[in-house]
Amino acid sequence: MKNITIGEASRKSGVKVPTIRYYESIGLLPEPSRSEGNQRSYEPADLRRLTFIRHARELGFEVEAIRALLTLQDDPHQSCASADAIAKARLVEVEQRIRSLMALKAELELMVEGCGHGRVDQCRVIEVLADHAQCSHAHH
Amino acid sequence: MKNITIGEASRKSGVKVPTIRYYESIGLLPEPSRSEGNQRSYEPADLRRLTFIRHARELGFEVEAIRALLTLQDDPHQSCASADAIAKARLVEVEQRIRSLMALKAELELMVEGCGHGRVDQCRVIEVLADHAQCSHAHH
DNA sequence: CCTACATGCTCTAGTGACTAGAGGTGCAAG
DNA sequence: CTTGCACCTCTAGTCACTAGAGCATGTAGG
Repeated sequence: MKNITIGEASRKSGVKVPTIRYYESIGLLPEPSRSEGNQRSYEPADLRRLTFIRHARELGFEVEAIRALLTLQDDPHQSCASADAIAKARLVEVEQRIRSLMALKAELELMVEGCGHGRVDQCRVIEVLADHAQCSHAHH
Repeated sequence: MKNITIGEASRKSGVKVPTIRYYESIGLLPEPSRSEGNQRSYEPADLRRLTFIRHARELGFEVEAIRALLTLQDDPHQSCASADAIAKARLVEVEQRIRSLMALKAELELMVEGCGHGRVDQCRVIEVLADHAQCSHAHH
């Protein structure tokens, strides 16, 4: 037997113990077999699935997207067009998010630079927030 | 009287009606006076405060940070050092988030490029997700 | 064999920042 | 007077966890 406990699975996959149980509860991870004392016992396949999930979450995929990707993975004869579509959609999201964060960064930099560390009534941080027209970059 | 209803305040500030009521409930916005028929009646100052909040939220400030900024704004004789610190902290966060999103973007692009649109067992999207070691960029 | 003590179990509730819906009231136009 | 929209309160749901209570189990040392 190379089955492992939930704690070990957590250490090896980098997913916290309560999160593993949560993934089971929402059906991302199959219910594992149990030890005599009712403790979860994970096989190598479960660990791979868990690592897949963690990696996908780190890449910002939503749980529903991961569910779809896992279904694809479970049937390797399917076309991978859906997987490709999911990844592409995520890529577009990420690119958009980067653009808006760059605009935001520019605006924050201006605010911070403009702050003369005096009193609030001369503070550019407060001023810019209060008056949207002072934004030099359209970010929305 | 230039007082306005919640719907008008919503249109002018760009904050949705239920969100305005939510801000009131958490104490970001003061309780406005009411009309005879118990409807909220907003003054220009409220509208300015609402616009301040919306702008700060768009810049990604958390509600607690906004609460602090509003307290500063309410007392314009204070030093603006705290406002500056809040903005700087947010700037650091944004810069970090941009860096990690760029790494992520690179990885997603590789995945999408590598997908030959064949079957799942040859799909790079699935493969990379399953085997973290294939990541070409350390993003975590 | 006993005792600590870490690890496991289930269950409920909380997080942030809203959003949705039910079920009712106010108000202006036709 | 009636239609219909905007407003009211209140509760519950969203996402992806996270925290905590109150127990059971597993393991290492004495």
